[in-house]
Amino acid sequence: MNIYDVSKQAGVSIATVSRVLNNNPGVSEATREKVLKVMAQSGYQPNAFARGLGLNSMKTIGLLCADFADPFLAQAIAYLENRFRAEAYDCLLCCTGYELKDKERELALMLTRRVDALVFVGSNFVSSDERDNQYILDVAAKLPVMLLNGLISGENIYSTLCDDEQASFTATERLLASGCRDLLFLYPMQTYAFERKLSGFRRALAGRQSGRTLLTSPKNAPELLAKLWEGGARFDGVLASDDALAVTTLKFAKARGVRVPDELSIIGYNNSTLSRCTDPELSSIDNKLEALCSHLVSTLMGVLGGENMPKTTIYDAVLIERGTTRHEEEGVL
Amino acid sequence: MNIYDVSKQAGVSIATVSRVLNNNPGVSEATREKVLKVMAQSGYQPNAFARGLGLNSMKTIGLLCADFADPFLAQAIAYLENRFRAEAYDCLLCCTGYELKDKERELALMLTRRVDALVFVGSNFVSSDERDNQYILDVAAKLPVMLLNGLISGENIYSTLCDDEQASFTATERLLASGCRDLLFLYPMQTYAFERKLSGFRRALAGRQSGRTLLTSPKNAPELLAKLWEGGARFDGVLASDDALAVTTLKFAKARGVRVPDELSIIGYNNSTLSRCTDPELSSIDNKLEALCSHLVSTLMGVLGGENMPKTTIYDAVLIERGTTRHEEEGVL
DNA sequence: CATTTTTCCGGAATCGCTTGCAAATCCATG
DNA sequence: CATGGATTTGCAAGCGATTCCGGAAAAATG
Repeated sequence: MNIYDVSKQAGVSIATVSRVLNNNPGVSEATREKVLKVMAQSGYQPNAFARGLGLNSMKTIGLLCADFADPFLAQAIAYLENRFRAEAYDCLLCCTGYELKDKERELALMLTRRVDALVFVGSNFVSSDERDNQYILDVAAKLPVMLLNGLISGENIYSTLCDDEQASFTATERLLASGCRDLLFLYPMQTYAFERKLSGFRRALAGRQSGRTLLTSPKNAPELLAKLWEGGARFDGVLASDDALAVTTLKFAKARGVRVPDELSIIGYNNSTLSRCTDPELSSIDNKLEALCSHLVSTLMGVLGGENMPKTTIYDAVLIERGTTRHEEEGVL
Repeated sequence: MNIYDVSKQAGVSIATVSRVLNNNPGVSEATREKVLKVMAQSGYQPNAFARGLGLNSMKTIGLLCADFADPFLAQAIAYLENRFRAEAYDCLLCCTGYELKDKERELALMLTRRVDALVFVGSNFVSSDERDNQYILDVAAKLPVMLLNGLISGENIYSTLCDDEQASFTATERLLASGCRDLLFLYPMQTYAFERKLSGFRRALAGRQSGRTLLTSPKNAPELLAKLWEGGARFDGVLASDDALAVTTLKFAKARGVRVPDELSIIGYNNSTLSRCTDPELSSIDNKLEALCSHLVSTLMGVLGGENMPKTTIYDAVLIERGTTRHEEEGVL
């Protein structure tokens, strides 16, 4: 069943059928209804490939994400997909992994599909080493590129993120105010977002004792924390730049008999589902993921519509206090 | 840059270029290399829409899933996407929500895109009320349908699942063996998988005291559990058909001062990330998700290749014991 | 009623690729 | 060297839509 069959049954030309299909003007109400009736009766569905060929677009957005199993990223994709669907766009998903080479390879494959735009979901796509971001600049020459939780300035690149530096600063100050003396900052990799968080942590500590920092994946964290502890290092406040790391830290503390939050305060990041599964529940920084995603989609729709859109949008994050931080009143004894 | 440009630059016809592009036979090594060189130099990328139009396929699989934010489903998608990509198929995502009407609507939209096959990720797509499954039978008339964790028999429908009935039976027996007397079964909705789990629970209890069952979403669970408890009901063993429900139960127990696992044993389901975030860690039933996903993809590849494939494949689940169940030795005091 | 303007519709080109079929070229054999 | 078959190659017809452009019909105008 194609457009010719419909046109024949309705006794009109395919041009008219096409016009009806696209709600284009220049077709009388009578024939419009006649065509619509035939389409409904025959269950006709236009061929997306043919349409794509003519319009050079299939209304599809490519979503790149390092690891869909990461609850934070999955949540982001969930929000994005919802918003894109509301705008009649479909999403092509690609889990790239964390290796640069893999990312580049998968990206090339996605370009083959002629998507209308690309969304890089998660800060792990932008590195603090600028050379590693070249592949994003390159691809932006071909289609609009949206960054969620990353920032790169360049033609055709739009960044939506929250102010991680400030959030990290505030959280660190909060730890200090509640009486913590020895702070530890945990982060899983060197990407834009984590560098910013680290920077906020350092800023809050300026002029005070210097905090410790530890670069580790959630998987290796237990071992590294243990090594640190056995080496005699002590800490009474941990800012984890990822909820998974915070969970790990909490388990570490429990295993050692360190009371949380009395002897050790922990703040996580992303305010993910994980943060409500632990006991005590994790205090965590909420980076307004839904708002970020919604804004990203709106911006992209504007860009695709030819409008002039802001290149960078920064939201504020907020600290959600739960059970792994002390209240200020009881903080400094 | 299209196929004509390439053919001109290489001094051959577009038919030859196409043959090179598709690794088709009937082109001499010399011209093949000549064409490949031009393609490489010019950075030519075939137009996927045109190819799709000609072949009536763009090598794309539609993935339907009720909720990406559910860690179990997200993990499934992650596995599937990986395997499909390895087979050179892309994945179109669609988050449908749990309402039948929404599912049908989104499904129709996805069909518009002319995907090669559909994968229904999660048991929530098949209902125990057969009428509600009609939409799946209908769509299977148009393209292959794969069910992950669901079972429907019908032309062109392939089911991959694990033996939830047996797993549930085993887990229940395990609870009984460790000394539990009053069992509670929690499940969030009436779908195929949950009904099977319930059935296993009931089978293990046959001839003994009848266990309690509670149908509730994770969100409402705290309230309903509290109501139950305040009504005087007691239970010392909970089989939750979903890790999220198990987490909720654990939190409920902690809030009431009920010791886990001494006074209350809990077994979750899916062996998801959540199960390792709680304290104590959740005992949970591992349903071999990766194996299921891998098998599903292999089967689909066979189907698309015209091979005759098994319609139903059932794996065994295994109980992973962690901290919310007692060891048998210490169980019956 | 003639003329202009507007509305409505169809013919046909176009998008870029695949593929069946026929023509051309090649090589080996009698 | 002629002939047959195998190997390469090109022509051209789809695939199913969109859309420009021109003509016919209808409406508005004089």
